[in-house]
Amino acid sequence: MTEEATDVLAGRLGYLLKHAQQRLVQAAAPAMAPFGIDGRELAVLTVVSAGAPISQQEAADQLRVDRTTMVSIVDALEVKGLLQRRRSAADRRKNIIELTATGLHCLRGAAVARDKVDRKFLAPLGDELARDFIRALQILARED
Amino acid sequence: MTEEATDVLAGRLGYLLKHAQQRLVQAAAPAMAPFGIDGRELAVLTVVSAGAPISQQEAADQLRVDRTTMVSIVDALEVKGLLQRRRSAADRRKNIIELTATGLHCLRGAAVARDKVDRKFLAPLGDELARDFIRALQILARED
DNA sequence: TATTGTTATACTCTATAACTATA
DNA sequence: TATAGTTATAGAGTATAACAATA
Repeated sequence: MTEEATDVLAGRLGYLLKHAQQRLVQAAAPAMAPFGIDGRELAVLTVVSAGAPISQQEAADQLRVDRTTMVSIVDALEVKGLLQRRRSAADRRKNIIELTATGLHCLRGAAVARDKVDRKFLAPLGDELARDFIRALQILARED
Repeated sequence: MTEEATDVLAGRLGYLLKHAQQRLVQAAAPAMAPFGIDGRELAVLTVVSAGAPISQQEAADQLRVDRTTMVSIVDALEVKGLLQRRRSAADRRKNIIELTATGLHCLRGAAVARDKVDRKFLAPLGDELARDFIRALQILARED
């Protein structure tokens, strides 16, 4: 690539954000592979384990994915034995989703692997710029 | 969303990066619409206008998209009359892609609109953090 | 009537394989 | 043999619409 063109692109926020995200996805995939899950599935395991029991819909809202997408993800996690559906006694329309023992074990391992990927990804920034970057992302990813 | 869950997610780099990118795409779409192009097409017009004449392949390399994807984008831009294909005299396998007068006009308008979107998107960060954010992205988006 | 989960469907983006013409 | 462009095709990822069960 010419330097001229690189400069043009370097100034484009959309290009930078898209490709930074793609690079992280590519770095994360091989780290997740040994655990048999991908980043999206790890995110679901994470929110399921975070606090009080939640339904598929609540998990979907938290991760900002469509509820039909959540059906697919939960299907996959249930097939792998990492997660269970259970009808809510309080509201029988809802599926409460819960980690299995295997799922908890998987989550713990995968979370460690993922943290390592994140740190390695951010390493070129140095500590201070990495902190600024995360802080900026937290502001920018927030719904208005 | 519970604060508990928000905290869990706030620490996840992948979640933040993905959703920040999605928010920018959503903000950019309506700004590009009056010009009849999307962000990906603007990127192609930008690299085509940047310096020396380039081929489809070179444009694809610079934008890190597949050459088959570039065919579709160039098709669309040519149909809209914003861009022209021309066989390279030096290497008749190559299509040199060039802006039309309409394409140049479109690029200028869309680039201004896009810059406005970018600035508005980054505004919540303040000047200093926004500069740090761009600097971090330039490091992270770089191929190793 | 509204909500939750589900299915079927479609659309976008992207990538792979195979073809052609050129080198 | 290798490269540039093209086409056909397929795979993610996501979203919309319609339905059943439940509130």
